[in-house]
Order: sequence, then C-alpha cells, then structure tokens
Amino acid sequence: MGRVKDILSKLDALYADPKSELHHRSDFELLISVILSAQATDAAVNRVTGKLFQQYPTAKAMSKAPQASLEAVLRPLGLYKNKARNIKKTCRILQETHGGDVPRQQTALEALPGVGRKTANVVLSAFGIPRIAVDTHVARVSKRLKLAEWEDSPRTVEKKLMDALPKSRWTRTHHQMILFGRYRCRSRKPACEGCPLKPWCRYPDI
DNA sequence: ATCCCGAGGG
DNA sequence: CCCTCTGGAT
Repeated sequence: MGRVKDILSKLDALYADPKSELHHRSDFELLISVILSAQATDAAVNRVTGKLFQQYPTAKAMSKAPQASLEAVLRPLGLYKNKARNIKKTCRILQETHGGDVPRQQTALEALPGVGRKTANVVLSAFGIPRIAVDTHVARVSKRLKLAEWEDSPRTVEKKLMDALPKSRWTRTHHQMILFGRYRCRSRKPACEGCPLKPWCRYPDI
C-alpha cells in the first residue's frame, strides 16, 4: 500500500462519516454561517445564528439591518465589525446580481465581501462540488504528514492535495483533516501517543 | 500571555 | 508580504 492510501485508510478509521457542525436550512444560512466562522469556533457561531436568522431571515432583510444592531448580535464571535459590514454587503450583492441566490461559481463567491478562497471552498464543498478547503488545520496536518512542505502557502497545499488525492475523496478527506487537526493533531500539544498516523508523521522534526 | 477554525487592505 | 480586526481557548 502506498503512503497516501495508508493515510486515507487511517483517517477513514478515525472519522467514518465526517460532518460539519454547521447546520443550515438554506443556501443563504449556509453562506452566512460559513462567513461568520472565520476565526471563530462552531460553538460560537451556533450561539449567534439562531437570533441572527430569526431577526434577518432573508438576504433582503439582512442587507437593510442597522449596523449597530448586527454588531450587537455578532459581538460574541470576535471580528464583529468586519463581519457585520461584510454580510450586509454580501446580502446586497446576492440580491442585486444573483437574484437572491447563492452563486455556485468560485469567482462569484470570492467576489463577495468576507469570502476568500477557504470560505468559497467550504461552501462549494457543501454544494457537492469537489473542493479542498485549506484552513490552518488542514495545512498543518498536511505538512506533518508530508503531503506538503512546511513553507507552502495555503494555495500550494491545496494544489498538492488535489494532485495527491483522488477527486472522489477531496471533500471527505479535507473534512477528516479538519477534525483530526482540531482535536488531535493540534498545533500546540498534539496527542501523539497512540496516534494511528504516527508512522507517516514528521512531527516534531519541523 | 499567547495563539488562533481568515479576509481585506496598504 | 505584513498588518489589523476581536473573542475564545489554553
């Protein structure tokens, strides 16, 4: 068995059915939730989305929300001024140029304020389109498992993973790596004792 | 005290 | 490329 196949099978054993903790009822709620999750925990996002979508159920309503009112709801997330401004502008663009829908093109998504490459990939991935969303977890895990080099940019990590992994596995594997990096292969004190991926890992050589 | 589940701007 | 925005986690 090759190195990549071994790693994939170990990840499968750890996380049989990886799922995002973000629950959404619509494309709109999905997009906004993912924008809000930048530099925030899912728990924090889930704490504010109830009130947020109750007060502003649609892109139209949210685009007209008073800035101060939005900030008040988003405050527990951190970066709340930017996030309030961004989701307002994003909602305006959704109405004005996408007929109130969430676009499914990479470039259209990345043109939305608050949506960079990682966020766009998470959204596309949730739409069933094969993408690899590289956050700090995926980047760190990839580097430790020698699927990328330590100095690689997130974009380079994404390219290397797309090249190394079968397309049918992209979505599943990046979800698994996010979970693995968050809970076990942490940046600070990784739980290396008994880790099934130890044979392929170069921590802490780097 | 320090790092971090990003993105935008200079 | 490097800085900033913020609360939360450790």
